[in-house]
Amino acid sequence: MKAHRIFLLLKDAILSGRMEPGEKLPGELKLAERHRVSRVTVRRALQALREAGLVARRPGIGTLVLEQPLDARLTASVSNLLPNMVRMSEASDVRLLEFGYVEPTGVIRERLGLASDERVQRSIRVRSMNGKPFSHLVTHVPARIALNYNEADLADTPLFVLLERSGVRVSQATQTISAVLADQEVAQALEVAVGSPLIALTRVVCDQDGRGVEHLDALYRPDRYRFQIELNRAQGEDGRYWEPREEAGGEVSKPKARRTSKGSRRPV
Amino acid sequence: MKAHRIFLLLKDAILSGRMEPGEKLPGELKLAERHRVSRVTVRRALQALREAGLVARRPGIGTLVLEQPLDARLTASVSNLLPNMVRMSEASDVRLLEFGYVEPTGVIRERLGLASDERVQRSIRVRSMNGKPFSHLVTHVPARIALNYNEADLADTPLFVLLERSGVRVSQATQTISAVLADQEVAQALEVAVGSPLIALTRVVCDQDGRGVEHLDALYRPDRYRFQIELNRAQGEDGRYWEPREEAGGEVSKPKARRTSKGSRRPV
DNA sequence: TAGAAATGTACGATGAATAATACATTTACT
DNA sequence: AGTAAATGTATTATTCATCGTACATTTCTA
Repeated sequence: MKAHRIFLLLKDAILSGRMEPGEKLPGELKLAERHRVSRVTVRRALQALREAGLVARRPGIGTLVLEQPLDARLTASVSNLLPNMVRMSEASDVRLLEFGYVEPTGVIRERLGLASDERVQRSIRVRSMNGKPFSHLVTHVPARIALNYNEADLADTPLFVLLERSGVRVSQATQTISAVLADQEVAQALEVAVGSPLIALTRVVCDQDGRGVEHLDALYRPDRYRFQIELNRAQGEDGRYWEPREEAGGEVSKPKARRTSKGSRRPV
Repeated sequence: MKAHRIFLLLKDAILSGRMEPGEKLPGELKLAERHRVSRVTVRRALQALREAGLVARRPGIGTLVLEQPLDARLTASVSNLLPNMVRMSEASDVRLLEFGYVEPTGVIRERLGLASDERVQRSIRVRSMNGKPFSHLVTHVPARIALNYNEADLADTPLFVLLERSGVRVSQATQTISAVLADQEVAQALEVAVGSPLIALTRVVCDQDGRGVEHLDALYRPDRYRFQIELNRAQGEDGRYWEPREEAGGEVSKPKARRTSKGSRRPV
């Protein structure tokens, strides 16, 4: 399916903002040459783009990138995390896909620092905004801690808050951000095509004593969610450090009409 | 190419660590059913995985995920950015793909706050470690600033440092992290398959007066690079904030033998 | 008004990927 | 020893994507 492959690439280029609305795509012949396929194949991809509402095609003119209705886009700041999460949970709703107690895999056990016989609560949630899913969350919490709240709580309240209530003294967290492809399961939950790019975030939270209390594997739709980090130059040391800017973080907002995103590499 | 699609998904699942070494994949029939293809097609995908050295297949047993030689993996901390970058540039080398002065696109102009007639220097670089490329960098710098260094400097020195030398008083930066698919051009530069997932980072750096001095569009191979954020609970306010942990950031190191990555959703 | 550069439309040939089926082989477990 | 569950091997049919080609239509521009 070369056509589909090209469709995905162009779609990604448009949704990520590398191509601006109003911009003209290269002609069918140029695209065919560049991707080393026939014109028919390129046309298939472009027709799919048109059906997806991403471009308009006009004879004699070319193929134009359309202004996107622009899904309400959430932005997460990495500093002042918790207020952000609380606000987020107010503005969105959660669907619980899975809930149960299981034996942790080796990786989870290692990261949480669990004893070899300890069990964990595993839950899978999908978070949506206005009925549009944007994140897929897999959490593992040591059983002893998870006993302090129930299934219904998870649908209401951020896990962070639940842990607080359970008397856990959260003190330290490590987050890792990466990128992965959507497998069939996740693709369905997030309403994207299999093979779409997703932002992957892994978070391990520890309490005062350094024992793991939460392990999160989160996947985000990049067209509906992104991570933003605002940095100020710190004057300490030799001035070579940066620190997160406080007042700027924690926004949960729709950007205005104009897309502000990635921009500006050559049209594909 | 359904087979290739399945290959990519499984490869991503393995390299991202969602499947642990030693773990058994579902049988050919299960996979065929799950992806709604014939067994022959699943076998094609699995054979490709074997040829890529990702799995071992044994009759009567099944398909096992192999321990990966694990490319030297770099980790970037988002706090204390600059020391990190300096260390990075010492440990890696840069290839300059493109260099020139161009008229900026609307997005770039807007983000850097440029006058409508101002030109920018545009450069494309690929950064490698031990000959293995891991990042693709597109930078835009206002022409008036870029005149203070030359093409050769770019291959040696982090752009940050060059700006410093040019007398620019950097004071503020905004970073946005997302995920995109590799298009043909980038895929070639980073030596990945077209359609592979990449971490996308956009950074806009401003000087004291709030004028833009650097616009960066970076793409990273997630198997060789990732972003790590270490957070400590801050006690100020109502204790609802987090702050980056200082001493932990800026590592540029090979992890030990064991893969520490994303882990633990169900085998695909 | 002619020409260039786009997209739109159509058709047939080709071929590679896929599916369906059957059977052999290895391994683990009861 | 027998059975179940894997992978390995083989064959055939068929579908569907792709290619190459030709020509029509729209639009902008010189």
